[in-house]
Amino acid sequence: MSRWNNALQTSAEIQKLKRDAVLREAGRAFSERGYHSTSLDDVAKALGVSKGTLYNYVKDKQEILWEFHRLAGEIAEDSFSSARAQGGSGAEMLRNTLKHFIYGLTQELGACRVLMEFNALRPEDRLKASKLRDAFEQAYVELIELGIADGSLRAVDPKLAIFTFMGAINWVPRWYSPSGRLTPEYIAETMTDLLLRGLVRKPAAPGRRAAARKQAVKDRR
Amino acid sequence: MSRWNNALQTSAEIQKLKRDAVLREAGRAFSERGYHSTSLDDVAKALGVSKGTLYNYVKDKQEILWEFHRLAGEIAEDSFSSARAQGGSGAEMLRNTLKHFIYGLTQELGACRVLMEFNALRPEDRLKASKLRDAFEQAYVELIELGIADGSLRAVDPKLAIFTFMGAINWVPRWYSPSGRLTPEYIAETMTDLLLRGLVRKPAAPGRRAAARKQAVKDRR
Amino acid sequence: MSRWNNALQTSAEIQKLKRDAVLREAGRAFSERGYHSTSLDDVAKALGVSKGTLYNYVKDKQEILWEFHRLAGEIAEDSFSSARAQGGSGAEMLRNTLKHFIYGLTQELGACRVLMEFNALRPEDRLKASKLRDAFEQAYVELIELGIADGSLRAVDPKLAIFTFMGAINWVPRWYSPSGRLTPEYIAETMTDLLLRGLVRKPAAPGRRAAARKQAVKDRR
Amino acid sequence: MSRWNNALQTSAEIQKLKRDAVLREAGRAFSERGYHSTSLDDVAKALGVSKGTLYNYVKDKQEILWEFHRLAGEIAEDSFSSARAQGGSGAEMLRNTLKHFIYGLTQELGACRVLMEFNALRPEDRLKASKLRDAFEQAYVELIELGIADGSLRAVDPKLAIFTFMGAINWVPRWYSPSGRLTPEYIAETMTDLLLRGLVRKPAAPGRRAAARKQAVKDRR
DNA sequence: AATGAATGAGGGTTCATTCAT
DNA sequence: TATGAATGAACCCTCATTCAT
Repeated sequence: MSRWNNALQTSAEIQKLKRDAVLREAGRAFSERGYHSTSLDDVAKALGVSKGTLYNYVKDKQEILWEFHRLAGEIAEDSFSSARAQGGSGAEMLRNTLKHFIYGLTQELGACRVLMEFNALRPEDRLKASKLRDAFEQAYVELIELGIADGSLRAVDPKLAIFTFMGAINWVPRWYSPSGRLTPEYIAETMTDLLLRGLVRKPAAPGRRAAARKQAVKDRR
Repeated sequence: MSRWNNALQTSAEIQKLKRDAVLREAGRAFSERGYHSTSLDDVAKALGVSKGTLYNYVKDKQEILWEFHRLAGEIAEDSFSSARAQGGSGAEMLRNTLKHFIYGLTQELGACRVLMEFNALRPEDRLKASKLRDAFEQAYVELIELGIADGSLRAVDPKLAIFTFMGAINWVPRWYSPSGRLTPEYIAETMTDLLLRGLVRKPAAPGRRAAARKQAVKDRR
Repeated sequence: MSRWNNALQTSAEIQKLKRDAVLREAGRAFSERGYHSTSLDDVAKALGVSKGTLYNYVKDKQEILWEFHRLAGEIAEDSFSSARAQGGSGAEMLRNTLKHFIYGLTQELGACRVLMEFNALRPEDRLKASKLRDAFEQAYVELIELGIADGSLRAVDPKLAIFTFMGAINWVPRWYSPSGRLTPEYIAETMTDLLLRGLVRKPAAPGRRAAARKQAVKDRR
Repeated sequence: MSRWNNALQTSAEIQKLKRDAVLREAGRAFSERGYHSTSLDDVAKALGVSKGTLYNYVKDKQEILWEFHRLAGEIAEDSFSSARAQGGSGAEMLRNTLKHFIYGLTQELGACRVLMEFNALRPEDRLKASKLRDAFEQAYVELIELGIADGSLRAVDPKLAIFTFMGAINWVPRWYSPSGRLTPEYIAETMTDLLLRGLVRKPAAPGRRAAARKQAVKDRR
């Protein structure tokens, strides 16, 4: 039906591809040198186009930043909905959520340390990002309270636990490198385990841990 | 012997006080709005002086940023040396170090989320900060390996454990507020406990934890 | 073949024309009010563009200054190579060199008194300019020594002679005005004659001098 | 009559000594790094006093600059009046004037390349300096015309001759160093000779030149 | 007379953004 | 759609000058 075996994309598709390229390169550069130390000229040069061209694909520099926060929000949302779908005790749901979230951030956002740039968001986006974050923190808190209630978690200060988790997770982009020794799967599994051990009433079943470790070792290569 | 009960300070002392005021206000503003979004005019205005005056106390804007990184380095150093002085098993030393470090950051650096601004450091300072951080990470890794060797810690990937800890700790400035509910002592104690439970072979003795909790509750007020 | 009789220039040519306009206007302003007393705003305003636009054509203010020193260096180089190509006694080569140099400075650099601003050069350029100047002084010294050796020049202190010549020449931009009575040709011819009479063993042959004078008179108009 | 063998100076004398010290150091620094690249802080530091103190001795930075131009004007005036007092042909008076002037500039103003900073003078001083310079140039022109009239000088363009002389002379501060090989006496004698040979109808008497050279050799040590 | 802290004007430079081609 | 030239708003930093002590 379509010519060229669909290799020719619609102009809308091409537009999106180009926009993604802009975002990807910007994310890379922002992560490497920081948002403020990266000029759009740098991004354009890296893409081999002129600066003005970028404005065909993004409204302005701040929009690029917002895209990453938006994406992070989506990943967080996914992590919750998939964990809820799987069900289980509070501890189990918490574990699934964290694992999913860490994996998603690492896998999809790559080295996007951009998420730390918060003040550079335009006020309205900053507000949205704040609300998103608050909502997720609250969802986490509820998950922890649920775990405490069903006996799967120790009675801890949920707020502080969440802050601790979020810190560990948000720091990942600072040291994660796609080309490094640690794979997203290994990181997600091991870090989740590390974090949750401080919280669960009984440590995860030995069998499970062993399996996870084996997987990680396989991934590591 | 001295009049005014020494309330009258030498000019060198006054100079230092003023410099401290500059640093404090700058740190506050940087934490609030970010390093790049804060102009020295803002800082000066907040202090009720003119911009030029600031330059009597700091060399330039980047020096201010470096001061905070330098201070963080000192706190880290202290945390290690005091823990080493106290001695104990690898797990105990690790606990002491973390507690000291978290407490120091929270107490002395206040809300200094400035530590996240890394790219804004001048190249030479960035290098120094990098080296400092690497050295401390290495020292932590060695502590963990010691703990694993003496049986006080589980056999975990030391690098990943440290990254997790550092993330949690470095995130503190993002949510800590001196006027908030959580005191530095409580944070240091509880977060250390949370993080270490993922690592220690046997949980800390109940008595110890209970005491810590009691202390924290007292502090909370 | 080409339309508009090639009056339509390529964008690279336009670019160069604009850059030249910037340099010319800057040189004019610097000569008039001095390098430090001329802001780039002044230059931009005189060109009817905004200050930022200038940075499309020059890297910074100091680069403008350097351009003039570089150009002066080229003129000096030309003056030597063309004189060497013509050959003759030491006195003759010295005469040709000086004449060419004075003419070049006056004609091509116009009223560029900018050459006196030496301390404003960036250190690396100052070094380059120093080396250039030293090299040319040395070349002049050797020319004089050659002239002394071949008997065409009196035995004078070559250094002091060169300093004297250079002073007279470098002063030209201070009083030369393209719209004034004295033409570049006249200045070059007459000043060279004046300076060399202090040096040559025998005054130039009367015929030659007469011819030169006649030429100058013709030029003066 | 006076105690302390007059070693104790009146306060007015002390004041003048200090002012001279300020001017001397400023002149030194200005010559070395240029007027604009030298801050009053530099000058004060070199003198071991605070910046504010300088303002007890000079009105402002521009006054310092003017002092040097004023002094140069005085030296020029002296050179004329002493030459006129000695009398002689136009050529002889011109020679005496130039010699005196070069010697004075070198001897009294030392390495004061400051005289090149003209645009930094305050407008009123710039005007005064201009008038001074014009007056001296005119006086020189008249001297040359006198020499042409009395047959002691060739018929040259007086303006251009003067410009040439002034250039050579004003350049002296650029290369003269009090600690260098060339003494003020030698410079004054030799440069005057060099310059005048281009102008005089008959070269200076051999005996005279020989004497001058002998003196210079003695000075050179 | 000396200090040194404070000031405030001014200039160089960067860069996100716009727009005509 | 792509270009690249132009813009103008910021902002850092310097430094001559003033002034209270």
